[in-house]
Amino acid sequence: MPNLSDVAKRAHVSISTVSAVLRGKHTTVGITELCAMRVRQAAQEVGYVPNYHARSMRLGRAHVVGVAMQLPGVSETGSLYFNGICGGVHAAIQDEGYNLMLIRNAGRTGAVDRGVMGLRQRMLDGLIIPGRASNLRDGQTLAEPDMRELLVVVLDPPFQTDLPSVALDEVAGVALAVQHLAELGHRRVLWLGPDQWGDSPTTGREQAFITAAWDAALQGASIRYADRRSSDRLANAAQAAQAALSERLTQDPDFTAIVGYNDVVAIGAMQALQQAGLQVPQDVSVVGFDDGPLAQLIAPPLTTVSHRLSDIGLQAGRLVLELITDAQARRRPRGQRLVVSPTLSVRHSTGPARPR
Amino acid sequence: MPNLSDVAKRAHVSISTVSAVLRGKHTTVGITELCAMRVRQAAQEVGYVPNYHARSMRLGRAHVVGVAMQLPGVSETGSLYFNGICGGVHAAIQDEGYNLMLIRNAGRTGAVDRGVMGLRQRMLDGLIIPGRASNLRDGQTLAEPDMRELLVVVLDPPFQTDLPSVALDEVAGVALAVQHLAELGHRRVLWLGPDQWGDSPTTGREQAFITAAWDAALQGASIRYADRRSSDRLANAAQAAQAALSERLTQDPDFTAIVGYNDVVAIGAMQALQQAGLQVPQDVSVVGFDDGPLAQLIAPPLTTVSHRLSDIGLQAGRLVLELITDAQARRRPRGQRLVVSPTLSVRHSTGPARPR
DNA sequence: CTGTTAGCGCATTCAG
DNA sequence: CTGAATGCGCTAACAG
Repeated sequence: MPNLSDVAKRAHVSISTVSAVLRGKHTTVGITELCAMRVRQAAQEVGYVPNYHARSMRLGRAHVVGVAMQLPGVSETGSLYFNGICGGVHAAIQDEGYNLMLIRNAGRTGAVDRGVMGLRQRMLDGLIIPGRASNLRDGQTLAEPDMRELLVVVLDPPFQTDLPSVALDEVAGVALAVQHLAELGHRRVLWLGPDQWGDSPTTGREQAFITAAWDAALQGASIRYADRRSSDRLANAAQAAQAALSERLTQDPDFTAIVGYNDVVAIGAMQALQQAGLQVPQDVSVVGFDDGPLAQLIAPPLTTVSHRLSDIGLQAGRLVLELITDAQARRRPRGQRLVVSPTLSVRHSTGPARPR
Repeated sequence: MPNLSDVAKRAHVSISTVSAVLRGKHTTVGITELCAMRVRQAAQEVGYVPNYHARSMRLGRAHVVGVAMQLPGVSETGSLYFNGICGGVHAAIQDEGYNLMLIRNAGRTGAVDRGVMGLRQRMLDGLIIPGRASNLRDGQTLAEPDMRELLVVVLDPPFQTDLPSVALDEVAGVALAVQHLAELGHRRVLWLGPDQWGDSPTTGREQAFITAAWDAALQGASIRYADRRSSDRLANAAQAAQAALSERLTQDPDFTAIVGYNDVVAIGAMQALQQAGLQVPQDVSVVGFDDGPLAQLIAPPLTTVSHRLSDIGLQAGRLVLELITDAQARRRPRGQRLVVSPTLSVRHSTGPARPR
């Protein structure tokens, strides 16, 4: 592999001249255009490519951002989630010449810890941690003192944190769904979701739903099913939801609409309704949450809150870049939080409330 | 950030001693265990972490493998595909201390070209290219002379190549499906798939199907629909397949089983059949290809050929590692090809052929 | 058994 | 306007 000195020899100039020309600094320093041409020519001829490591060492910058992903086995929900996030992050950093490293859990070492290790080694300039997906409780290293020096951004942090973060406005998303149903004349709505996530007694999403329903003067109830990490396999989650709702449907339904914790739950709900001989959306409207690929594929196509994962990733990527380049930004108040607003994808699983 | 010299000072030894101890070479060189302890202690105290770039420069190894992914927009099929692949690759390389870099297309530069760039810069030790997903035709750089020096492994190459590759045994997969149907007594089978992929007049998968059917003494026909990259959105692909089959179903069906190009196509087929009043699997059996998350979720659960993406990734990762570490392996006959055997996930979309 | 020395390839300062 | 000199942090060969 040719280096600067090879190019210099071939162009009959010194190494620093080559460096200056190739970095485009020749105008500032004042190098003959003729000479610059010769240098470029020579570089071309020997097939010169700058050595990444030497460059990074000198510049003190890796030009790499890591995304930590804790995937227990072959997760299906995870695939979609991470690809959305990574797409956004990449879109944000590619133009600045940054690259994306995937940090996964390996053996007993969690993805977060591995990411922090990468940061310490200076292999990474910044690290993005999806709060929900990467098991933060395993991230021992996050608590260590020198963390203040390290650049970490958390996505959808499931708890209070000092770290800068980007989150989906879950409250706004749920409100969108509730408002949509209210406008369609629904008065009694059902929540269908897992009983807990992590250690909160109920999901934040459900809390948001209840509040939104309350504010819209809707009545209703919640069906909560046990979610022992089963949500990892889509089919299991759908079945859990379906079973939970089916049980309820042995009585007459006292609601005209259902909001599901996510798309998969909503699909399970639709299956339960159909089994009970109820039509969607004529008898009962169903709203999902996530706007994954399933939403469009299912019959009828699902009305669902769009997560805009790639927007979250994009914001996170931009934030990391800003924090890397702008030393000042680092000193800003801890715990700065960016919020991304969701949208509602209205499709055919919702319709006017059936008059009772 | 502390460096070797800081540790050396604190331990009152020389830099090379510290290096030797920390690399575990102290026994070979012959360093007092007492001294080694002191060094480790000192390293701990100052919070020493080796600098990745300096190390890599010296060692001439990046300890990073790239995976090129060409994703047009937000691809849904791609998500599953790449996560499967990346999971396998990561599993193969993590134990050897290698990391995984995601190389996406950026602007007008394809993922493959960016990956090759990374290789040249020595940012990457090896590159894995999913042949089908990353638009190899855009990979101009792959043809350049110095490519022989660069370490590239192609997954499922859609054409003949000199590059080492790992591929799913598509022929075996299709044969599995055909054999399964033959055993169930089916005599007339239908192929449903896109009309072309890249520039071959029909997909290799279809060719394999026809041959397998021929060998099993089955009769049948092919329905080919136009696939203008529409397969990128699952819903579109499903609809194209559904439409194509529905048209055929205006006549009486002259088959008792359908094999779809992939799961999504199979799902489209099931929808078309159901609309035509045909039951799956009582009237017609349906087999898919991919074993994606949809296969289990749909009703009835789909019998499908399991791609084992993560196995492909695993093999590819191992191959890359072998090629990196074993210089000899590099000189092996060009175009070495590893093959991964698929399996058939038998579920409920297939049953005995309806007697006619 | 330990310390000194010599680069790896690059960017930059400072003389010429 | 150009080139020689310096050091980033690390490893490995070689003296001491």
